[in-house]
Order: sequence, then C-alpha cells, then structure tokens
Amino acid sequence: MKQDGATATLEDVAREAGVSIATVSRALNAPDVVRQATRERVAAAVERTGYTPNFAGRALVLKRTMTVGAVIPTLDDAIFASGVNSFEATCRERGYTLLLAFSNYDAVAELTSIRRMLERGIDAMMLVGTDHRPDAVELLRKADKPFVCAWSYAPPSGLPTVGFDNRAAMADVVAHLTDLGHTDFGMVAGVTAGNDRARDRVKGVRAQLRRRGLKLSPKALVEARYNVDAGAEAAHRLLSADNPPTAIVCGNDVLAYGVLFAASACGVRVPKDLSVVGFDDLSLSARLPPGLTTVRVPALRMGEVAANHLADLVERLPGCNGKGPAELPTELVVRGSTAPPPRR
Amino acid sequence: MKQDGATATLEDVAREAGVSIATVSRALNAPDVVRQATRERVAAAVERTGYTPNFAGRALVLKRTMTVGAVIPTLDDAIFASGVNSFEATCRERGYTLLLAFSNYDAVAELTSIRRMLERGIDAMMLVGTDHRPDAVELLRKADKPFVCAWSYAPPSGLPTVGFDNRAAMADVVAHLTDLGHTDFGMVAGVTAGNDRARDRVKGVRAQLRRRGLKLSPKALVEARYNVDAGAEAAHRLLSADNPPTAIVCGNDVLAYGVLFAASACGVRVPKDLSVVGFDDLSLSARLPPGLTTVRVPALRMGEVAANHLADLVERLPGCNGKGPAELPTELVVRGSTAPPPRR
DNA sequence: TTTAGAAATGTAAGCGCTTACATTCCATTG
DNA sequence: CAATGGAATGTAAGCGCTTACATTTCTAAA
Repeated sequence: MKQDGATATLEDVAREAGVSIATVSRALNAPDVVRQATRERVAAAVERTGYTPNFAGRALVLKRTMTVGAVIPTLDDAIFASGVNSFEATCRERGYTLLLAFSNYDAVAELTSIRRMLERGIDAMMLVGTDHRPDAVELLRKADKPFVCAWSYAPPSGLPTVGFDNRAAMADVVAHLTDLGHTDFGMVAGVTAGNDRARDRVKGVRAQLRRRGLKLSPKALVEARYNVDAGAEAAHRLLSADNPPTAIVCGNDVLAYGVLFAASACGVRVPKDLSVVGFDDLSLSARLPPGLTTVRVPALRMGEVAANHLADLVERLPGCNGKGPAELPTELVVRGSTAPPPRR
Repeated sequence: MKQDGATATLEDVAREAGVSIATVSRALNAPDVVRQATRERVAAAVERTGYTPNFAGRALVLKRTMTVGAVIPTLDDAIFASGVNSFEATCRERGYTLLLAFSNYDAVAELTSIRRMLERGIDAMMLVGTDHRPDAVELLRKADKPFVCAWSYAPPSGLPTVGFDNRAAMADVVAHLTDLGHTDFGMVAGVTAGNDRARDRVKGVRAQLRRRGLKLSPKALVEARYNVDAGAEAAHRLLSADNPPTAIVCGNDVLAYGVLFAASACGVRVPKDLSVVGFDDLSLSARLPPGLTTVRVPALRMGEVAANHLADLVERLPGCNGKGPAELPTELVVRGSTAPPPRR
C-alpha cells in the first residue's frame, strides 16, 4: 500500500510483485509474453498498490496520448451538441478521451485552441466545416495529426470532410416548395461570414431557384444570428416588405421557430399564408405546431463516422488511408408548415 | 528548421540559440531571470525552429497538465450545453483545456470516465449533481484532485457543490401557483433515479404543498425522461385522470413544452384551464406561446464560478480553500402559462 | 586593478514509462 | 546428463522537460 497523495508507479508494483518494472509493463501491455504465474503476481500487486498508469510517462515514449481534440463553434446550437455527444461516445468506445473547445465562430480562437491541443499531444482532431485559417490546417499537417472537417461534404475544399451536402439539401427544399407552386421566396440565413455551411445553404437555394427560372431578390435574403429572436426579427423584416414572400426558407430550425412565432404574432397563418422550412430537424420541430418541414441531418451518425475514421487513421488500420471524404445523406421531412401558396 | 514530422524540442532550440536547454526553459517560463539579449536569441530560435512545448514532458516533472475534466450526463439537455460552454470558456481563459465525457446518467460510466481522466493527469474536475458512486469520490480524493459538483447546492451532501437550491426554487414555483389559487397539482418530474436534482425538485414541490396544507397524490406525480415526447405523454396521463390538475409543475422546460403541446392537442387551454411551469428558462421558453412561466437558472454563471473555483484551487490561490460550496440564485420568471385556476 | 557578491548560465538528475538488447531459465533432445 | 534453443525476465537507455546545484560572468565597491 502506498502512502497518501503519491500515486503508485510501475516501480512500486514491481517491488511489490518481486519482478522488474519491464515485466510489469509487459504484463500490462502485452500479457501474452509473460508467464501466467508472473502475470498473476503482477495483477495482485497492481491491486494492492492501487496502481494507475501515468499517461504522461507513456505519452513521452509512445508519442500517443489516446486523446482526440474537437473544436466546434458553440454548444448553444443543439445540432452541434448531438454531434459532439455521439463523437465522444464513439471515441470513448475506442479508448480515446475527448478534448473539447469552442470557437464561437472565431477562426483565430479556433487556431489558438488547435495549437493548445497539439501541445497537449492529441492524436487526432475534429473541426467543423471548411472555413479555417490556412495556418490552422498547416499546423495540423505539419504535426502529422489526422483530422476531419465535419458538418460539410466538400471535396473541392481539398480538406477531409465528413458530412452532408448543404447545397443539395437546400435545393431539395426549394424544389419541394416550387413543386407546391411557390414563386416568391424569402430566406433567413445564418451569418455567412466564416461559415461555409451557412453560405452553402444560401447557394443551394439560389441555384435551385435559378434552375426554375426564379431568383432571390437582394431584400429577400436576411442574415441572422442563430437564435429564435433573430429569426423572428428577420421574419418581421421579410413579412413587412411590399411583396412579402409566400415561402421562407431558414438556415436552421431555430431560425424557423423564430419565423413561426413572428408569423403568428403578425396574424400570418402557417402554412395557409406562408410556408416555412427549417434545417436540422431538432426534436422539437415535429411537435411545434403546425409541425416544421425541415431537413433531417444525420448528426449522430456523423459524429460516429468522424470518430471512427480518426481512430482508424491513428491506428493506421488498413484501408483507411484511401478513404477520403465521406458523404452522409440528408432527408427532407415534410410536415405541416408547408403547403401551396395562397392564390392571389 | 527541423525536418518534417518530428517537432522541435528544447534541445533543438538550445542548439539554434547557442545556449543550454535550461536557459531556453527559463527564457520561456521565467523570462525575468534571463538576460534580455539571451531572451531575444531564444525567442528567435523558437521562431526559426517552430518549437512547440511538449506537455507530456512537462507534465511528467510538474505533475500538472493544465487540463481539467468534466463529466456530465448528456449534451441533449440544453441547460448542460450552456453550462459547459461557459465552463470551457473560463477554463480556456485561465489556461486550462477541457476534457469532456458523458455519462448518460449512468454512475458506472461516470466512474470509468473519471478514472480515465485521472490517468490522463487532469488537474481538477467538474461533476454534475451529488449522486455519484462513493468510489468515484474516493478516487478523486485519493488522487488529491480538486473537484466540484455543479448544478446542485447541497452542503449536507458533504460534497463541494456549486449551484442552486433546487428545492427552494420549486417551493417558489408552488408558492406562486397556490397564491394564484391552485389546489390541484400535477407534476411531470424527470427520472429521479440517480438524479438528485430531479429528486430535489420533487421534494421542493412536496414540501411547499405541505406547508399550504396540500399534497401531491401518488397518481399526480409522473416521471418522464427529459424530452418533449415523454413530457407530452405524461401530460396526457395526468389530464385524463378523474380529477385532472389545474396546475402542472415540470422538472424542466423541455418537459413543459411537451405538456403545452399535449394540452393544446387535448383542447385544454393554457393558462385558462391549466397552468404550466417549467424549469431552466431555455431561450425558447419566452417565445413559445403563451410564454412559459419557469425558473431561470444561472447556468452560464455557474460554469464560470465552477471553473474559477477549480483553477483557484489548483493554483492554491490564497483564500480559496475555505471557500466551500457556493450557492447561486434562481429566479422565478412569470409569463403567460400561469393564471388563476378556472372556477368550477 | 582587485575582488566580493550578485546575476546569468550550465550541468545533470530524475519525473514514469517502453523497449532493444542482454541475460537467465527451462524443457527438450541427442 | 550435457547441450541447445526458445521463452521469460532483467538491464538500461532515453522520450522532453524542469530545477537544484555548480559554475561562470558581470558589476561595482575597495
């Protein structure tokens, strides 16, 4: 038994078991090369001393820490929360521990956190989206640490992305609305600066409208921070225009909630007078009357895929190197908030 | 300049600057003891080599890693998300990096994560609530790592808690409702097993009712997992009883949303026929018609306080030892979902 | 100029661990 | 029973860093 505070080391266990520290190390990490009897003695000694491996010591020689880093914009957005939840779960399953930091959509803060995590010796790292400072990516590459950019699928970026095609998903949304007969569109987008996903969603809307011979007039596009109030305010702006849209496409569900509330506050009925579409399919969206039509996003699956991919890379599992970006499917979920436009 | 992969070490910098590694170390960690000229030469060498400190090496001798751990139930609950957000922000400010894991309300999973983090050499740790395996607490104590239990203020537990008084907050809720004239109460509580906060909220309701000569009948208390659907289902159960309550108190806002939706689905008008109260004051609660009366919880502040407290402890700042548990105030926010009961 | 003392720097040990290589043990086989 | 070779174990170096202590350098008073 070791005295207070001071945790037992390999040496303590070795003494206790009457073997060398090398044998203890082997008994613990490569049990098959030590004789059964010795293994048992070591196990007993570990038990008695309350030995716990010290990862700093191990990391120093192995150059592996069994930790992976993730820096995400914020947890205020529920969709990141669920992605991180499953990312951590998968990391844990594979023996890795998660180092987490938030950037608040600030690329410099992100860079700082990446640097810090690299100093801490992370084995791999997950980022969100493709908008990063070039030096951040360079840092990761120089340190030779595997990384993935989640929440986007964007091979042209040259980055290893794991996610979904935001443009295509938005194109689906617009197609759904034009099929219903809508021609006057409004969009409440997230802040696009430094956010490729928000930008891609706008692009997706624009592209699909163009395909149908329509367009988004400059005034019909409002950017809003990702919260209910901003969504509501943006909606008020759109709805008080001379030619208010009959359909409003939103950058995410939370913005759509704001639009829904604003509409009801203005006496605009959804979906009768106005169709509203969100993005993410948060759990509330199905329940919130009249049920929000939205894009379901595989956040859980994505966290899982990202974590497994990174672990494979770290462990140099065969066949994981060729595996570049991975695309995950989205799904348009049609609910009560979309309907044909009112006839005029 | 160092070759690929291999990151520069103190020795590389030392050679480059023409000094000993001890001097480099000092120039970096205790600049005031090295001569200005040397300091500059070292700085230049650091720049040229792209040196980055290796925390494993440092941790080995310092026994400090500048990382703190947190294990929380889940991120699906928005209130944890915002607490973690601010906890991380404060940790980062003070130079610490966050190691995060989820327990999914499973005390054994929590224990495993704590052990893992201890192996990784965390300097301190944040837990949620006071329900923990005794061996988890013992582990932390033996390792002599400071820790706090957030989201609860419970000195009797003997644990260092940082949070609010869940019972008192719920008593306020009930007082508000009895003042309005309610006598028939229902409660949709969170799952109480292994969750002291959920239990305390029930206790708070019971205690205050007792004070007013009322009680919660066994059937009027329904436990539900923390999600909208479970809340809605529980509400259906309560509302279809022989004597439906005129007021339903919920374990958190998400459950309250479920109750609100269920009520509207049953044609029960809120607040005319039924008063509903939540807990947490999520951002949506103010906007969701008719506006949810709820308890505002200082999640951001709590994360901040917890992080600062831990950092103080780790750095042995004077006066931080006596500072035991910290209580943070809650506030009852009255909105449109509560009103006097219908006269019968 | 000499020299004492302070300031700056260097030397070397050691934090806990893994692992290449050396040594010892043991079960076979001739 | 000795020789032999593989299996088990031990020895020791070294991962990158901090720091006590030794040494050198500088400053300034005698």
